[in-house]
Amino acid sequence: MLTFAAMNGEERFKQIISHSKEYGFIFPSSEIYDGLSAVYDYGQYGAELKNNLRQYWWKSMVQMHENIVGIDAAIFMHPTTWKASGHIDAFSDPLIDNKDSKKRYRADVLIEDFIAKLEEKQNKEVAKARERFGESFDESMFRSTNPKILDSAKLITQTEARFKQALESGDLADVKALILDLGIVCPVSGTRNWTDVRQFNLMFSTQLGSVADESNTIYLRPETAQGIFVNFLNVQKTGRMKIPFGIAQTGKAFRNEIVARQFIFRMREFEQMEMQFFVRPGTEMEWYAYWKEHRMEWHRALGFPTSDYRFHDHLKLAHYANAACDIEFQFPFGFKELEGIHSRTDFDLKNHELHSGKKLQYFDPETNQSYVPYVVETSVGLDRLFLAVLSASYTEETLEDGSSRVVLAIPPILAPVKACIMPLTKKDGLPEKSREIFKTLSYEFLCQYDEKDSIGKRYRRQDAIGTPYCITVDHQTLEDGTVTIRDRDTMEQERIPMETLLDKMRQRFSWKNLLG
RNA sequence: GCGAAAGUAGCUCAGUUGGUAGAGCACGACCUUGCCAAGGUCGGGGUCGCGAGUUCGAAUCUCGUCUUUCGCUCCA
Repeated sequence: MLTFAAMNGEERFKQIISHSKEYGFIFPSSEIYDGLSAVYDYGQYGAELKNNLRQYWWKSMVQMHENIVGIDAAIFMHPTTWKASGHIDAFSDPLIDNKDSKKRYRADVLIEDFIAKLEEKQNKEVAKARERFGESFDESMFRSTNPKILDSAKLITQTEARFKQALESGDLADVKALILDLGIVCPVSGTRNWTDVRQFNLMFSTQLGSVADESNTIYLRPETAQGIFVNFLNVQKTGRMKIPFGIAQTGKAFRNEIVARQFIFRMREFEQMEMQFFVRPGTEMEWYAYWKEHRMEWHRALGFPTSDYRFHDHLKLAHYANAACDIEFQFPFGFKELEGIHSRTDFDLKNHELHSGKKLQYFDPETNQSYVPYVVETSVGLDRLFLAVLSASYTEETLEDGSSRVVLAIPPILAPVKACIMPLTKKDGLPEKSREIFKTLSYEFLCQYDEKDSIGKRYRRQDAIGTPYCITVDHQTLEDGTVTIRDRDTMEQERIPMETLLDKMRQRFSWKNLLG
């Protein structure tokens, strides 16, 4: 059998996917109905791990920074929000595929290119005529009388009108008909073998209230950032925040991705952990550099190989940014974006000022000036972080006796279950004693109790879900009050008095280990 | 959306030229045992992704469809 270490990325990825399913980390959504494309549910252990990762982020951002506070904005937002943010214009395209070349085009671009070609032809006609008539050539007269140009101009006007009408009424069939009528061919294959036109709006829409009226259309937020921007003044004023300060938020966002793939890496419903840091204009690059380093350190504190992380600086910047980079992680399928750090300038706040008519400015007592702050954003995909931790912790070990074990070497504080308490046998009062310990520990830590199967088997079961400690109760426990505590990573056992157990666990499962 | 591959028990997979579905592991009960995947006995669990078609008869052949993985395309 192929060992995990010897597998290629794709095989390792598959292994991790089945492990997550088999051990209750992640299930396909609505699986009994064949699942739903690119939507997944977190199972009993997945939910714990995800919660712990979210806590790790929240504690490090909000709890450990006196100038960062957290909010929880609604998923529904006023529709104008998305006009201001640019999502309504930038997130919607009519697309069409050529069946022969398999190339995909934006229908509007195809039609615009066609019109541009017609105009080019007209200009050639005009240029030819100018040569012929010389000095006396009257271009506007020529254009308004030449039958070729008149036809072409008429076609352009008709095409533009028809296209505009089709888009506005959402008549995509007519957009296709228009492309066919115009005889537009694929630049690659040269054929007219087109698929239907489909409108890809990356934002999900729904109706507020019961009336399906256009004006009631609202969107499921495609990013959590806007919930922070619209609350900028609320938080600044009520929290008496002084620049520089940050607002953090975790929550679901929704994007109707054309291609949503790679397990939980790109989902249609996903969770972001974002922090928007408001700074004085002109200082944004310092803060950008600060957060870039700070966020990288946060990831590296998890203890996985440093070589699994790298920066990817954006050369082509989005419309709102003046600097941007990704922290990439080496997933089984290659280096991919895990977190984005963007210097968003004052783009968002300015646009919200514009669309809302409300001033979104900060009076800086140090400079005695009012200004729209600049923003440096850090944005992690929680699901991607989850996948990163899962794939980095999954290991298969071959033991000295030749047997093998699967271990999720999750940082202890993040592990779904912290300890499993097991009686060595099911008799002689050992289960009762174990349950007693289980109850005591459960006030502070998520624990399990297991008395089924041999002790070795129970250890392996806990290894597979990443439980750092196994606490075994044996006959000696009844005599002298000691238990053995077995470590997930070293497999070593230590016999300790029950009284020190809680302290030991508090130490091992302290957030300080990660945040310090 | 296109192309390729795949879908049979919780997981990994067998299943011959079409003839009423199997293994290992896992799961449950009991017996034996007691510190790193022990053994035994018994048991639960699948309308073979779904829907049509061909056939006396379909997990198997044909078509459609859904889902997943990979590639293309796209990516604030």
